[in-house]
Amino acid sequence: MGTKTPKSPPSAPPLTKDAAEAQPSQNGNGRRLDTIPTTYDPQAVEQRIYQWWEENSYFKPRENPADPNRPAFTISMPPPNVTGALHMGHAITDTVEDILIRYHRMLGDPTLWVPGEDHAGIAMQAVVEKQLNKEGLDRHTLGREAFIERVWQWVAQYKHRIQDQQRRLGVSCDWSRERFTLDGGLSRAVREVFVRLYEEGLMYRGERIINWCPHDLSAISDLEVETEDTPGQLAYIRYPLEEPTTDRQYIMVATTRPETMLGDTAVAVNPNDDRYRELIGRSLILPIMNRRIPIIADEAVDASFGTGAVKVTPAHDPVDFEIGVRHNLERIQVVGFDARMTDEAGQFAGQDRYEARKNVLAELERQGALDHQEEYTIPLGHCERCKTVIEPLISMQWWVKTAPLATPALNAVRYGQTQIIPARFTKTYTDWMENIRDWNISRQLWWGHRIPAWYCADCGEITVAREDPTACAHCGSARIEQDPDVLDTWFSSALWPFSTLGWPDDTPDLRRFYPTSVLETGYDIIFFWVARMMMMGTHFTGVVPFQYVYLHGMVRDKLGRKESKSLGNGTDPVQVIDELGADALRFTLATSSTPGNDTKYDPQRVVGNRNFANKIWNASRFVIGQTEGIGGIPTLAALQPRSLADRWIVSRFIRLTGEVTRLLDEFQFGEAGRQVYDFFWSEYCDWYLEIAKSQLRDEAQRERTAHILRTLLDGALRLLHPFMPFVTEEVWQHLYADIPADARPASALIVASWPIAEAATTAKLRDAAAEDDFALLQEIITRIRDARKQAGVEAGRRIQVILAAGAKAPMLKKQSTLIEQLARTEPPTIERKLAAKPAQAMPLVAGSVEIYLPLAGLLDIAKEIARLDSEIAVAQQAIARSRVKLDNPNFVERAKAEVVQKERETLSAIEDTLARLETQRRELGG
RNA sequence: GGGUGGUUAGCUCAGUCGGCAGAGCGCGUCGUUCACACCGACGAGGUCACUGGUUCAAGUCCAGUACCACCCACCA
Repeated sequence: MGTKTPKSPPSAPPLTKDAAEAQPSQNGNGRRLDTIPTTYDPQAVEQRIYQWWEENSYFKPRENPADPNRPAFTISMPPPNVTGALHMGHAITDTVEDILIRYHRMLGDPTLWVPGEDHAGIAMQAVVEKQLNKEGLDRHTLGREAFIERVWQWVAQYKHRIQDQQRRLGVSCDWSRERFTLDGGLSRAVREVFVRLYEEGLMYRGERIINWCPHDLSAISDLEVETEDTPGQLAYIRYPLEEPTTDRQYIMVATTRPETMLGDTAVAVNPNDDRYRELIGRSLILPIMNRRIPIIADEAVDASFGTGAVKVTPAHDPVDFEIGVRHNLERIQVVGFDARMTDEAGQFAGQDRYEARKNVLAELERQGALDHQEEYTIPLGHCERCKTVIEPLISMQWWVKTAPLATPALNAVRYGQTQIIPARFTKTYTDWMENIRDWNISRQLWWGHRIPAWYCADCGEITVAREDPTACAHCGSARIEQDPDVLDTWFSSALWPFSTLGWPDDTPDLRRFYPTSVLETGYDIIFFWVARMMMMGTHFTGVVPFQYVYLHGMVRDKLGRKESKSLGNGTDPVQVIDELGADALRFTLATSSTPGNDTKYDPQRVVGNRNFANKIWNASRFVIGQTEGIGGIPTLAALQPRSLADRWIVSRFIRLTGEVTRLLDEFQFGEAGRQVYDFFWSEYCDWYLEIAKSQLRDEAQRERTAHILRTLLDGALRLLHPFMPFVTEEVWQHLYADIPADARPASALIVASWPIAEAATTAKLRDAAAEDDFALLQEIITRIRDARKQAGVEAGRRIQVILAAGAKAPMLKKQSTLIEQLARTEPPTIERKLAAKPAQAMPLVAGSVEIYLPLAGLLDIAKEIARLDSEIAVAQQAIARSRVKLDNPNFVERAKAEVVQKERETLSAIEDTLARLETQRRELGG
């Protein structure tokens, strides 16, 4: 296998303590097994191994001397919030990314995984404010600077918590390149981007209706609003005409927010609505306020909905705001930023918005203007963070003009420069991009990147600059003041793939590792993050920021609910790791779902995978113990499989390696993991290891068998390493403990080579015949075991067995000791054809092989007849099905030749089986 | 209103070129043997949600229905 050593010599491999101290015995009978614990203890291994990896700089990218121009493999880690603790969402993210990283590292790619954290604007500020409240303080008494200082203290304190948790999971990222969205370098990138967007006219300041969170006291973007259908009332209100006629005294409008009617400045109807056409241009008297408001015509009104007339409140509704712009309507703000009514609300001033709603309705009722109310489901916007009902308000904010940025980002995906996996999310992405709306990036907070815009008190102009200005760029006045707001936390996240590599400077890292290879994250942040990185990346670097976007699903609880603090249904990954080990958790997360699909977290599965880690441990313990003294771990190509079992297992491993490699390249982690699991447990352990026991006892086979055991263990550890890094590394170090350091293919499994290159050059070891023959042998053994059980043969008793094996007789004769051993029989009698059928024998059929178990005394003839009859029936059905196909000329003509051929073979095999069953049946009489 | 995903064994889920349905857990029975009881052996258990279509052949492709999730959307 490939040879690679780290630049600096690694420290001593971290063997399990007892084992490291144990001396290999001189007689070559193996390491004293009693010195290695019989149960794998992740707690004793994981943290020590992780530290060892880190000390030896294995997580840093390493150039491949043989291939200096080899493309790098890079992932930018989605930066978790510093406020947060690790949850299952992080755990699946970290696991999938670490699998990719470890796989590519083993492939020999220069591999970089950039970690970091997000400053998490609102979330972080809220945490610290809450803390201040406990101390009887608030941020305003502290002041801006002191408050920010305070937040930095928290950051320093909590940053390491999440990192330590990630270490527990085994993430092999390059901590020396760790970044924080608010650190110096990244802030410079943010500033650069802001200024350039402003200079390019892609950034503007403007008054719009924004989503205001009255709890967090900030604007939030559309994406941060969660709409939820809420039961409520729709109030129908009559607005009297200023000059009523006999047939029309009023126009009726409907609203779900009656308190906003105090700010109405018009009523709008569709220009083509015959019912109202004549009223357009006339005036209404707004009830309560007694304000004269016009009836206007606007296309935005749907004549077929409700009364066809809409009250227009430009200050409190986005649609109304647009109508107001078109018709030059006054904007009267009646609800304030604290969700209380303003002075404009007259008698309701100072009331909470919901209190005012009640009171307005009562007043309308009193005045006879309230026609009626009906039950109505209202799509209500809530702040995604604090769940407060959003109040649409007018505010002056900074906006990014997104359409020009979206086009290249859209095309990049359309034309495949960036590929989204699974592909169905491409539509989600493109639909959003095609209908993108401008992005409100200012937040009325203190914690974050302060907006680099200064307003001049003299000329009123705005100065936007890379360096803090001392004077207005327009008039030179020194009376300038910086915008108090900060940027949306996603603004800096949008720059993550390149800002972390040193942009805007042209750094070696940026050249070597950008664009990145895979962006891996949950599908829930396609818009928040992925789309925005695509826009910023393509715009500022001229290339797509990543080649692939791989999206994983959400981890849900057993009932399929999203994890949430209020439900208390979250599982702490660190606790699971403490209990069952990181490998078990990782393997579970990697194999519990398919790409892009949600997964229900089932603790039972983690237990099962903990058991798998233990299985690896014990099988390895056995192999190492049994083969020590034989020494050496040959390459795959140097193996000399001889016995059927040898040829079978080697062939299977080579095929497995190809499959697993293909699956990982296709991002099919679950299937890849399951395949190695099945190979290791069901084939390597359950069959080959058992057979190897006897081969090892045979001096003639001992060395060859030991080599196969060791080489395939090595290979399986390599294939498993990306999934279960800890147990595999620990075992691998044990496996190589008796090999001098300079004779090892690598100093550690984490930097050992992926076995694919070797598997590719060992085609000669692919052995389909061995796989077929071994399958037959397995079937024979299983049939005998089953029959013993059915007949109630004691477990320890050896029974006789006679096989009529036809063409397979010579092959099976060579395997007779395996049958003896694994099916617990006397040395079997194996003939091509039997001269006479054994009397008083239980008859069985495995493929084309007849099996007879002379079990005089234990035989229940009636039961055997019933069993044979049922097997005959099954065979006949199968034959009938097969004949229907083969008798169908369409099938024979149209199906692929190989399928037809296979069907013919199947038919003849079943017919063969049937014939044997029928013979056996006749012999039993009845 | 538009879109996406799911529906396969008691439970949780695989099934990637259409070619006779798989795993883990759970369940039942048995455990001679010097890796592992966090184990081994054997077994039971399925109308692949429903309807129609394409095809020689459908869990798999197409259309529709039902139910369950989720995403997007300025109908007052």
